[in-house]
Amino acid sequence: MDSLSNVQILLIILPEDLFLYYSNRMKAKRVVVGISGGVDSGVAAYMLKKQGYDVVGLFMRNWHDTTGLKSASCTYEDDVMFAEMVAKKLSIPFYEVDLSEPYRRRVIDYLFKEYESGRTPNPDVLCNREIKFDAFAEEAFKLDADFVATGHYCRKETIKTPHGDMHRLLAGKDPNKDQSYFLCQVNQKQLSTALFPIGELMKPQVREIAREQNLANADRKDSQGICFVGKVDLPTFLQQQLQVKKGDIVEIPANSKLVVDSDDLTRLAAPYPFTPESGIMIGQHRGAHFFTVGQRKGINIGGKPKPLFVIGTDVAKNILYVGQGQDHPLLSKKALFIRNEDMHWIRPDLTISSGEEREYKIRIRYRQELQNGSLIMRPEGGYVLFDTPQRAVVSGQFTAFYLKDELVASGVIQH
RNA sequence: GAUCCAGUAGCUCAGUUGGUAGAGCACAUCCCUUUUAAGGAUGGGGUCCUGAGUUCGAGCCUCAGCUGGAUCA
Repeated sequence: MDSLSNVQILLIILPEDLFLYYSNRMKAKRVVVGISGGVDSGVAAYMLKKQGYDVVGLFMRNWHDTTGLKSASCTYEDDVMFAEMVAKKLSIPFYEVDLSEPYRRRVIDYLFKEYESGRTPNPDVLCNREIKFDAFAEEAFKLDADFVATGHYCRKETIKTPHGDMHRLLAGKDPNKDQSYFLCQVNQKQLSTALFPIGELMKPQVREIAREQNLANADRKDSQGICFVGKVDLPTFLQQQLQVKKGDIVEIPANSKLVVDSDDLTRLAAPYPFTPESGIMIGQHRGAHFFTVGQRKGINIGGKPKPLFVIGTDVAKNILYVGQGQDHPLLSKKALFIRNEDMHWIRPDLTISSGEEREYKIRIRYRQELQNGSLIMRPEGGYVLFDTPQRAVVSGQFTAFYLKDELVASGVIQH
């Protein structure tokens, strides 16, 4: 009430530009936007500016290496250049920060460790939790930020609940671009200061706005690959730290008796107990840890009527298990398991605990269509039971649980 | 030792009544995609085991040889 009347008074007695000056000084919250050089973050910055925020652009450099990069040259120079052009166009301050040390430690090291242990990590999910909404946010707060914004296609909404204010992480309005999945590991604290200015927009609108505002990157191609690292050939990239080790490729027939014929949740979720004896040796690979379940390319064995897919890896014995055809029963699983310590509730107030279960819309990889299933909590952890079997359930990847369009929880797939 | 069958793209094979070859898989590239994957499109590839014959013309017919497999002694 008080501030409102002040504004009214100012409105009466001050010329317009002075009014703007004072109202900004008094009201405008400061937002530090992670500007990457791409359209999305550029338009995000513009939207914030338009909404009257005190906007600061901050470019983060997280990666210096080009080993294993597919597109020959490092795009860093281009990225900063575009980021700077956008900042200039929008008349916002522009800074650059180097977070490659924490990025290496908290994202890349995790990536190598996971692959080494035969799992398939999702570095971009970690990047958001550990870097953009942690290390980067800290830098932003050093610049007196009230909020940290990114160009993610997702939305945030704050509601009042019996447990206090809760921040909801909602899917981006553009169903084709929704990136809420990548934020499935952030928490309430991180959300409290987060802003997603383009979450309500469709991608074509974002481009249109960029063009209208004459942003230099309006028609720039979307970035792909691991955030900050780029499009890499994984085996090549991993060979920096992981050794090439020849091992056997074992084909498991589709009529294998390993197929689970049971309704028991534990058994449905259990990893398939592959052994060399359960199939036949059909070739050699260069390291089981370079492969991921569901993978087709790179097995390098032909002569089969249907393509071979990886259906299991055993890094201890260095054996790659493969099966023929998309319809191979062991390529899919009806259930999966998440350890208690790997369960993460974005909405703590909606947590369910041992003995409880609930239905969700679920996805186990980015851009996967939401699947129907339920989460069943038991003392040892959470079991996810899907209505229909899921292709390539990959340990190390994240399961994201949605209620309608809200991402309420996530967890690392154990198996 | 004899008989039979096979030898065609990297692999598994198809090739009609003889007219200079195809499919699946593999592989490559591109598209899609801020994870891993998947998916879509396009493409590169073949002294048709060797030699000699028949024929206007042979992957397809004849003979010999080589190599694999099976069977019989």
